[in-house]
Amino acid sequence: MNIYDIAKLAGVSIATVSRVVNDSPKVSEKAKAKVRKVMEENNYTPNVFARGLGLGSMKTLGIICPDVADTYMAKAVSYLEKNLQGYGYDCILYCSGYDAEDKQQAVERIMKKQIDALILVGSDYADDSPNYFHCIHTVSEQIPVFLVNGDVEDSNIYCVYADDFQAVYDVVDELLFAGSRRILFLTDSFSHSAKRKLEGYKVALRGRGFPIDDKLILYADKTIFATRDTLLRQRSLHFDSVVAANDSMAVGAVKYAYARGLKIPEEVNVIGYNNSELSISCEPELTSVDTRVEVLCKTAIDSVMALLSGNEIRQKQMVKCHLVKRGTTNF
Amino acid sequence: MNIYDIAKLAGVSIATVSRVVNDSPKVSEKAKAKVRKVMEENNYTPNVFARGLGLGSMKTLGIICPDVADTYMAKAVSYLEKNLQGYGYDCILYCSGYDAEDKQQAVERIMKKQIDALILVGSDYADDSPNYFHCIHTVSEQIPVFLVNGDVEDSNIYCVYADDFQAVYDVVDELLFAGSRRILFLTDSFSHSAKRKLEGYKVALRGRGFPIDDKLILYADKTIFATRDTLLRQRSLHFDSVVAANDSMAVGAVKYAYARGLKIPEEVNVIGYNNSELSISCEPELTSVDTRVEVLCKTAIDSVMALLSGNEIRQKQMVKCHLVKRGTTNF
DNA sequence: GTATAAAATGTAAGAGCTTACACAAAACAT
DNA sequence: ATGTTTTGTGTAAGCTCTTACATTTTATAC
Repeated sequence: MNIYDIAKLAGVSIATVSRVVNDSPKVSEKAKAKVRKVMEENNYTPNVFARGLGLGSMKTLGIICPDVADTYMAKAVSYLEKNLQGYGYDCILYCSGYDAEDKQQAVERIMKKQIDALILVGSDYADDSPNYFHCIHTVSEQIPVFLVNGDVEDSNIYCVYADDFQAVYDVVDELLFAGSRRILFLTDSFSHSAKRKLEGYKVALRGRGFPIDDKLILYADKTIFATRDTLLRQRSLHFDSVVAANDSMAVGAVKYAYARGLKIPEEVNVIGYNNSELSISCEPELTSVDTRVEVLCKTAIDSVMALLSGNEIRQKQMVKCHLVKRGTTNF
Repeated sequence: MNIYDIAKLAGVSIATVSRVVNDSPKVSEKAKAKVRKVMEENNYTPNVFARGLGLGSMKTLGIICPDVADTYMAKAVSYLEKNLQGYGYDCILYCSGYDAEDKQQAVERIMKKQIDALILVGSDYADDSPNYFHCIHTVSEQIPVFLVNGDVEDSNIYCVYADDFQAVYDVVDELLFAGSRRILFLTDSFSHSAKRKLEGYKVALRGRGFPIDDKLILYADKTIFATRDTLLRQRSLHFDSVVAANDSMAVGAVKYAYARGLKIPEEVNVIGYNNSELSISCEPELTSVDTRVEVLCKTAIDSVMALLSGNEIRQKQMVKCHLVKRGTTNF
């Protein structure tokens, strides 16, 4: 069942059928109705490939994220997909893994799909290879490229990210104000976002005239147990607060406190990041920074749609975070 | 840059170029090398639409899941996507929502994309509309339809699911053996999988000659707090074990125990389901049923690939679960 | 060196749509 | 009633590939 069949059955030309399909204004109501009826009756769906060929686009966006199994990215992908539907766009999803080389491969592969725009979720560039960067840049000359919670210095690649600097700054400042003196900063990566957080940490300390102790900046694997164990191994490390770059690591810190018999929040404050379900599952419940994924994603969608309509947008956009206070802090 | 340009540059016909692209055996090594070189140099990528038109397929699968933000589905989608890559298939992802009508719409929309097969993740049919069922059935006459952790009575629709019956049966039996007498079954849905679990619960009780108390079968919303609050509201309900249909609800039960001052596992045993990150984040850590999503997904992939190659497979497949014992139980 | 088979290549006809352009019909002005 | 717009419709070319079939080239047998 193709456009010719419909045309024949409706007694019109294929051009008219095509116009009806594309909702062109220059078709008489009569013809429109007739064609629609025939299409309905025969359950006709225009072939996407042929349409794509003719139109040069299939209304499809590419989404690449390192791992949808990660709660944060899953949330983002979910939001993006659901809301892109409203604009008539579909999403091809690739899970690239975290490796720069794999990310690059994913980009190259997805580009063969004639997508209209590319959205990179949680892809940071700080630690990525120049090759990868070059690859993305090349893509950005063909279609809009947008980073959700990423950051690049490239006038052609657009991004939105959480104001991690301010979020951590505020938290650390508040901790200091509340009397905390040895604040541990816990992270798993060297991404732009991690750097922003670390910067917030440092500036807040300096702001109140406290020195920065490098031993209090700790890297570990991003799992609850790995974090706990890393902390347990730091025999001589003392701290009265933990600011983690994500909730898993924060829960790891909570587990550490259990293991050491430290009271939370009396002896240790713990602050998580992302405000995921983890933050309410542990005990006490985690105080956590909410990066407002929905706002990030909404910004992304609006921006990409703007770009696709040929409008200009700001290259970088930032979204304020929001601290959700719960039981692991006493301020 | 299209196939004609490449053909001209390589000094061959478009047919030869096409054959090289499709790795046809009937091209001389010499020609193959020449064409490949030209393609490389010019960074040529065949147009998917045109290929799709010619081949009638673009090596794309559709994946529909109610919500990728759900850890369980996210895990599944992640696994599916990553492993499908190896077969040269890409995935179009739709997040349908849980409503039967929305699911149906998602199916109808995704079917316009000329996908080669449809994978439904976590879509159960027990509570779904006949309309939806009919819709899926129609689709299954055109392309393979496969349910991951779903179940249907339709010889044309294939599925794989966890052996929830046995898993719950075993757990309940073990609890009874360990002396538990009032086991609460906690679920949020009436899905096939929920029914299988409930059946396991009932059969295990009967198996040891205990009566089934309907008050001990409780429905609540699938969030930690909703579950906790629902339990708190059941003033006169007594139980010494909780078997939950997912980890969120199990954590809700743990929170309930905190609120009531009940010791876990001394006064209440709690068993979760899915063995998600939640199960290790709470305290004590949850004993939880692992449904082995990777095995489910691997089965799905193998099956769909078999179907796409025209092979026959069993309509239903089942995967054994695995109980991970942790701190919330004392057996 | 010819006949025959096998391998490589090319030609041309689709695949199903969009759309510029040409043309016809209807609407409007005079 | 005639000429001029406006509106609706159709024709045909084009989008980029695949592939059956025809043709040429090369290899193999005798």
